Formats: sequence, C-alpha cells, structure tokens
Amino acid sequence: MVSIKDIAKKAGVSISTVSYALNGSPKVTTETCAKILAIAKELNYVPNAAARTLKTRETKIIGVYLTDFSGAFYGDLLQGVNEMLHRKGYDTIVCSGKRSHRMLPERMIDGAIVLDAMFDSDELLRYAELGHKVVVLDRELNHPNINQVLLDNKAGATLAMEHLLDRGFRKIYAIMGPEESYDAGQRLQAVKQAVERCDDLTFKAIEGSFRKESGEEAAKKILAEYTEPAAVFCMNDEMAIGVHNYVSQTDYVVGEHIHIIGFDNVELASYMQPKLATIDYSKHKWGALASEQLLKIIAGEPVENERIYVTLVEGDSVGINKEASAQR
Amino acid sequence: MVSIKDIAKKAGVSISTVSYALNGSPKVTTETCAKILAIAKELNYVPNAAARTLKTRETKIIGVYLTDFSGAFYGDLLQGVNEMLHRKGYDTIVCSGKRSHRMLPERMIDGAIVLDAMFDSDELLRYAELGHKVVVLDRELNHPNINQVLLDNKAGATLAMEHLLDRGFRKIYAIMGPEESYDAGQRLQAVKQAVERCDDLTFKAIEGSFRKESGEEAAKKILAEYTEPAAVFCMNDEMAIGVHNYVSQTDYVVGEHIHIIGFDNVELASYMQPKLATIDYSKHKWGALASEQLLKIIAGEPVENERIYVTLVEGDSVGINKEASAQR
DNA sequence: TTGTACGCGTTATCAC
DNA sequence: GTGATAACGCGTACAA
Repeated sequence: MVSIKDIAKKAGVSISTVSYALNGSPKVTTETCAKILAIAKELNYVPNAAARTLKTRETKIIGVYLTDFSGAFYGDLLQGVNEMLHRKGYDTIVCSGKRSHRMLPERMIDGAIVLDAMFDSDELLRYAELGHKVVVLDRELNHPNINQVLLDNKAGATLAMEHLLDRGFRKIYAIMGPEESYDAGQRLQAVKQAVERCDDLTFKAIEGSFRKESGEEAAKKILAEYTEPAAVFCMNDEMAIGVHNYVSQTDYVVGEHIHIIGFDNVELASYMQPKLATIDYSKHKWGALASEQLLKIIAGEPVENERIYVTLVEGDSVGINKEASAQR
Repeated sequence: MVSIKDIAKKAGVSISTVSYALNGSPKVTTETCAKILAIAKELNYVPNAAARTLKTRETKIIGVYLTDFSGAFYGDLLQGVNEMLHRKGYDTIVCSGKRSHRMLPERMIDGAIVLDAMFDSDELLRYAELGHKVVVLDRELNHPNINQVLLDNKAGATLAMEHLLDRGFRKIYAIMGPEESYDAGQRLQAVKQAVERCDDLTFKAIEGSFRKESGEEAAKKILAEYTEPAAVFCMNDEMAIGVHNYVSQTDYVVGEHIHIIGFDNVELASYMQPKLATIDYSKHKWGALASEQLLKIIAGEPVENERIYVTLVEGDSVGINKEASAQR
C-alpha cells in the first residue's frame, strides 16, 4: 500500500508538502505541486479513507437502512436519495440487517436514513444522543439530531375508505400490516375513524404481514364467509395482489363480488386484471426530501419535520355496489 | 467520543488491558474483564471503525455495485448476497455511481461484487492489480484477484430462439440490449448462431436499451411492417413488457399476431395478459454464489469461474404459427 | 515555502 | 496478567 510517505520519499520532499499539494493548498509551488501529483499518479496513490476519517471525522457517505433488499418498492425511493446526495457531493450506501447498524456510531457514515422497523427506536435515540444524525421515514421520534419525513398515511387510508364508501359498500374488510409497522398502525387508526363515522357498516380487520401470502390467506377467510359483495382495503399493494390472485382463482370476480384497494401504487398494480385501485405517492420525492433534510441537520441548519402527500388512483378492482345502489 | 483511553483511565488500568478485555483475550482476569466491560457499557463505548481498519486492514464489509437502484430485478440477487455474507460474518452494502468506486481502493470494503457496465474494466483491473478482490457478474476478466460468475446467456438465448422456431415462426425479430452490456452481447451472438442454422428465416435485429420504452418503440416499427405472424425475442423482460403493452393497445393480439419471449423472468412477467414467455434463472443463487466466490478469493483459496444455468418458462405470449403448420 | 511533530483510536509486540 | 510503546496513514499547527 502506497502512502503519502512513499510519495514524499520519491519526490524528495516532506510528507506535509505532499499533503498540501494533494489537497490543493496554496502554500506550495506550482512546480513542486505538479511534480508531486505526477509521482502520486505514477505510484497509483490512493488516499486511505480510514486514516482520513480518523482525523477529519467525516466520510461524505450517507447510509440508507432498509428491512431487506427485496421490495420493488424501494427502487424509486433509493433513486431519489441517490440523485439528491450525489448532487451535494455525498455517496449513498444501502444497508440491511442489524449488523450494519454499527456503521453509524463507528462513523463510517455521516448520517442515516431509516426505513426499517427492525432498527430499534431506542438504539436510534442512543446514537442521536451521541451526536449522530438521522432521518426516519417510519416512526415519530423527537430529538434535535433526528428529523422525520413521513407519509401522510392517515390521509391515504381515509381516501381509500371513502372511495369504498362512495361506491356503496357497507361490508368492508381491512387487511392490516405487521404490528411493528408504524405506517400500518397509522393507516389502521384512520380506517377505524372512518368506520366510526358510519353506523350502517359491517367492518372487520384481518391480520396481515405486508406480504403477498398473507393477502392470500385473508382472501380465503373472506370468501369463506361470503354473503354479499364486500370491499377490502389492503394496507399495502403486495397484500392486495395476494387477495387479487386468490380471488381470481375462484369463481368470484374481482370488481364484482370482491372489491380491492391497496396502498403504495407499485408498478404491478396497474398490470393487474382488473387494474388495482390504490393510494399513490412519489417515492422518488420521498427519498429526495429525506436526503435533503439529513444534509440540513448535518450542516446544523434548523429543520421542520416533513410530510409526503398521497392521492387516490382508481382502478376496476373497485366496482360499484349495485345492490346498495338499487336499494336507494 | 469515548475511546478505550477513557475506559482505561476510569478503570485504572492501561489501554492494552482494555483492548484485551474488549476482545475477549484469555490473558486477562475474569474480574478485571468484567469491570472493564461494565465501564465500557456505562460510558456507551463504541469501537471506532476507522481506527480499527487502520490497523487490521479489513472491514468485514463487502460492496455490491449496481448500475442503479431501480430494477425490481436486483431484489432477489441482493437477498442472495446478503444471506450468504451474513452467515459468514460479513456485512453487505450496495453502491451505485462512479463516486462510490473509491471505497474499494480506499479499503472501506474488503471486496466488490460488480454488476454495473459503468464500472470500467480497466479500472477494475487496476484495483485487482493493487491487490483488491472482485467478483464480476457482467464481463469476462482474467486476473488472479478477479473471479467471474456469469449467466449462461448463450444457452438462454438459444432456448428462446429454439422455442420460437419450434412453434413454427419463420419471421423473427430480436430486440437487442445496450451496446455496453455484456449479457446483451452474448445473447445476440447466440441468436445469430441460431439464425444461421436456419435458412428459411426472415430475421431482423432492432436496437434496444433494456428499458420499457425501447420495447414500445421497437413494437411500433414491427407493427408498421406487419404482414404475417411474427415472433419477437426481447433480450430482457422489461423490453418484452414494453412490446406487450404497445401491441395490446392496438388491434393486434399478443400470442396470435405478435409472439413475445423475454429474458429474466421478473415478477411482472407472469402477471402479463397473456402471460409472458421468458428465460428463468435463480437470481438468489447468483448472488449467493458470487459472494461465496468472493470470500474464497479473499481467503486466498483457489477458485474456478462459475456459471448460472437457465431454463425456459413457457407462456401464452408465444402461441403457434397456424399458417406455417397448415402449410406442412 | 518546507519540514517536524503530534493526534486520531486501535492493535500488536514486547518487557515486566 | 499487565503495562508501555510502536506502528497504521493522514491532516495540520507550528517552527524553521
């Protein structure tokens, strides 16, 4: 491994001169500088990040923490993060799993963007307390070193429920997300509020895990007790796709007997037959905004918590309750 | 920032004793050890990665380099990498973009897995020459510090072409990938070989970029000159989906007038109507094998280049050429 | 303008 | 068993 020491030796100058030259300090002659740079190139010199970090205490790298690498969902988000950070002179790395948490306290990264329920809030607070900067996308956490950029889950869930009610459905299921998911919890709260505003409603919440299989299981239960057209609000698209798939295998018809709306507007949603109704938001913007906020708190600028807004995307997976309409 | 020095002071021992205790060396009394550990916990001690790396020259982190974060395609691959590496005591980080290349020569990672045509082969060879370990998934590169784990592209492309020929098509299009893509190049070669083995064939290769839009554009051209049922081999599924979408918007019917086969078997493929025929392979295994190979060369074990095998997945996007059958 | 010397936090090698 | 001390590679104040 070639260090500035080697360059200094070969150039017949001191290491500090080399360091100055490499960092473009004005304290060194243009010719010595040129000579040093030439030798550095010749020797294939690469500054050692570990050594530099030891001194400067910054790496110009931001870590994004995700539960896993699987979701088609994450692509746009990461693209948003990456674009913003690159523009500002930072690199992005994506991490998953408990073991990579150490990169934050060990200062291998200058800050973290967290969308990972497995990353404990207490742990995050500890790090924030130690001076590390964090933006969370999946929880509420108040600390000077932590900023929130959250989805407007309640608005989304309310939009979804009102869409189902508008279409005349009075028998409604909600397939929940995993308990540890903040987003799922918020959505469920809004659902319950919407339900309470209606009195002529049959409502049932079914457990779910945000995974396709749990959508299929839920669909099985729903069909087992089928008596009249029912609407299902799945708290993410993946489960909605599970329900959709399961129902399509039976004699029941999506958009006629079983009406489905999801959340996230993943790419697949618009390819389902019939097309899946869902709640949309800009994943790209979410990522970009989160990065922007993170850089601000790193720079010590004051920041407000931010929110990402959502819209309803209609689809034929939600039809009209003809029976209800007829009764009116 | 609390260091072992602080712990040593508080415990009234030397820093070396602290280091031993922290690393579970047997050279230290159980009680001193316990005492030191207690103080470390109390002080919220976190070992400094930069300092350790400076000394040990290893980070236990592997970097995966991708062109971008967008592909739904990458999920399984990364999952495969991550599982294997975690089992072996390593962390995974995912990087994209030229700027993050420096992590390899700067020793922030112990090795790299590369699936990114933007990562120059010359650059990789330079790094390998400097002693850094790399596994490439998208090129052939011979160097003691570089291993290859490649898809069997030629077999896949041959399978696809033979499927189209078996179904009686004699008018065949191939939509190519970007020029810089090794995989696309290999597939094209196999296609040309298959074409040469047949003499009663009308064949045409159309430019493509692996993106959905280029599939749509190609479809436009193909339909503009439509005279008889034609088959299209798209060199990845994304373009196949583009073709599929475009054709579906017209009066032509996929699987009747235009027959489509893709490559990759992305999740969406099986949801297309009609279902997309494609070439399948285990992305998960690809990632796992690549990581395994990388750890081997890091450990200095001898390794052979590996290959990932592929299979044909039939789908109704490829029908039967009735006209051809009738003629026989 | 250039050189010297020290600090950063850890590990390793010796003495004791 | 424990402690002092020298690396590791870079940045930088201070001296020359």
